[in-house]
Amino acid sequence: MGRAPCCDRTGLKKGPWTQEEDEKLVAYIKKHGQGNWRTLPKNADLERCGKSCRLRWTNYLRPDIKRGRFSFEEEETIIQLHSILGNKWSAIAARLPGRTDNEIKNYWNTHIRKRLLRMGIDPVTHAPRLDLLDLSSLLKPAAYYPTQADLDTLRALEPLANYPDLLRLASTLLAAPTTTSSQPTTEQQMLLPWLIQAQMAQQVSQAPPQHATAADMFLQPSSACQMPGLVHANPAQQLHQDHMVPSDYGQLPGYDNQLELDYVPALMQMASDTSNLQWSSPVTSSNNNNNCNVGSGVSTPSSSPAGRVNSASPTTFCANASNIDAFSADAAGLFDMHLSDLLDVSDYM
DNA sequence: AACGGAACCAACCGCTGTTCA
DNA sequence: GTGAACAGCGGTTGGTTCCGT
Repeated sequence: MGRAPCCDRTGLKKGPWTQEEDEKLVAYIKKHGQGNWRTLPKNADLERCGKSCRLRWTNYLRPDIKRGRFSFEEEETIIQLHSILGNKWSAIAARLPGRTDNEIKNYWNTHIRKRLLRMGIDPVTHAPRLDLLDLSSLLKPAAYYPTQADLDTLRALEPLANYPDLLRLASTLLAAPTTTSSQPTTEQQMLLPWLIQAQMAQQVSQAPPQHATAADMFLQPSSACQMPGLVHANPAQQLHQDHMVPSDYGQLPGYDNQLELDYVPALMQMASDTSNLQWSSPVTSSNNNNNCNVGSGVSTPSSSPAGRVNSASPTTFCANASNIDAFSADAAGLFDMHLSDLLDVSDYM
């Protein structure tokens, strides 16, 4: 192996193709077909290497290439296929007639990838990412000084870590762009304090000292300082200060000292009312494939080159678009998938 | 109008897998 | 069995265009 690049020979032209070169290449292939790319340049009187000719033909000159912007359906298909196949651009292109792998790859990197990131979705795993949501920047806290009420809240919310779906959804909804302005939607206003508290509870739950409760951890100043993503424990107040919440908004859920975990189904109901979300049970959320998950939902492919099967914990919520805005339509396109019905990808599994 | 940064995309690079002498 | 030739793939580059200041 380790063969020298075919364009290293002197005298071969590189860079953009001229119209004359294109015409020569097209005329030759029309007459002789796609044959030996190595001998083609010489036979077609082109000062190019065969590899360059092949790329030019397959990516640009081929008559069946569809040019122009990607349609919404094409974009959705790319996202769905990428969630299963990963960066297998040629495999994705094979299922999008008229589109080349290079074109899809470019479109992914310049459009889709950025949009997913903006939505708080990891473009590699297709899973919403809490760590991409910079809550501290939203709230601009000066420091975190937990009050006794905060600690009580944390104690009550610690079991929320058992609701990863809830956390992901809240994160996604909060990361969503609002339709007309930078002002958060009412749903976002309600979700934000919930997510903050749940996120804190999850962090505590994921890496607690052996015998420390969540609240105990926050009693340690050094621990509090080291917790990533910690924000002021009263986001409602902070939101109010930042003019993100109307002054008459009232008491936000989660800041009642008598907070109970039955807020969780209430939040699920709220989210469901907002976007027809369907929840998997918290008990089975990380493994359950029965709901809208592997085979019929978003998968989380490995970024490794081989075997893009669902190895990581999959995203386990999905949505049906109905009375939702542009973001929600996008999200629904991402999450409401029935790939097994549409595509035969078994050869890549 | 001029400039600079961002966005876009065609083309290149380097690697892997396959074929064949 | 070996290695060169080749096709194909994914990642990256760099030139061009767009857009805001």
